Amino acid sequence: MDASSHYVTKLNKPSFLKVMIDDDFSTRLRIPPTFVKKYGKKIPKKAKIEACDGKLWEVEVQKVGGIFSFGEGWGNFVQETKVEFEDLLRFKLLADSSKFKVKIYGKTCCEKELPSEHVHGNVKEKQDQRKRSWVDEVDDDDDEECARRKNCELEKDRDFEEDDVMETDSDSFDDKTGVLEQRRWKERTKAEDEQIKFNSQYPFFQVKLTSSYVNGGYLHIPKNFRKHMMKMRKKEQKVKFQMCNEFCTMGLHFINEDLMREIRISQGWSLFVKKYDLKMADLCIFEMITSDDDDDEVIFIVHVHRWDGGKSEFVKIY
DNA sequence: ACTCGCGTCTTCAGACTCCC
DNA sequence: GGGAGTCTGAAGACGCGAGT
Repeated sequence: MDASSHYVTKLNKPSFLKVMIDDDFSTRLRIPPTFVKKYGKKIPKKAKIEACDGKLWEVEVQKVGGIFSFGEGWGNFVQETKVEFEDLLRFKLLADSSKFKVKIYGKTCCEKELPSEHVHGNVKEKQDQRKRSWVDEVDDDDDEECARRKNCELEKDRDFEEDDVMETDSDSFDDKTGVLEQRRWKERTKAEDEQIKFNSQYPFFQVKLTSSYVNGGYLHIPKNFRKHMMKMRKKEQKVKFQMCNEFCTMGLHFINEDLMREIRISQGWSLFVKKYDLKMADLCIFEMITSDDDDDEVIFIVHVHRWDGGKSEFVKIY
């Protein structure tokens, strides 16, 4: 999930997500403004944070420049739970507003195990059982697979906590009407229907194949990826797709070139579709890398996932 | 009402096949 | 071998729906 995305739904047990990307995450944690706006009255000046093992930390809620943050005491929590940069934390405000329950997810997208001194008794056993249910099967190096599993895990969470989830965080967020929040929620749920978790150091985009893409001989480059294609405009307008260690050359078609209204992959695409027997509703991920030999040459590594009705999930086929 | 993104339809050009 | 007809892929135009 993007650290800057938001979503809102009906609420009775509000919660928010926070990714540890601020420089001062170890000493201070900003509470999302929209959360404060809606539930600020419920947040005590001295909040309690409860980890999954039941251990409690008391933190002071400070207001600096109109922004609410966890201040005094937050550092202890970070230190003792070994929260690291880029970890994702989920806070749920309990019904009596006495404390926040927190879950910690690491960069690998898996829920983190708390340091052993904080895990005890049945709680640890439950944690171990839960982890064994899927973590044992995960290769640590396989972030993509891990991410997919985490996605499923979060999906399960939503099954029984769907009404709880309020928003993920962005400190710059300032939606006065709530309309934006609703739209983002819609976008998010829609995206989850059609996308899978994928992490890469390279820019990438996901496309769900439609009948036009399968039969029409072209593929749209999504708008949010076009900035990465700008430099292609003045070049020979060819890119390479790599799949199964084979390369296919594709032509780019810039429609209404001056306005950059649309970019399609055209020449070679239909051949590619036939060669790999791509079908409607297949989910393709295009990872854009630059050739080692030639900085100007652009190669897309293509990953294809197909919906498996039996497993109710996308299964990687290429 | 306007803009933008995306999907579909139409047109065109090149490749291929068949027949004389 | 050359011309006519057909097929296929690429490119342009258009329409619809969602968002502003």
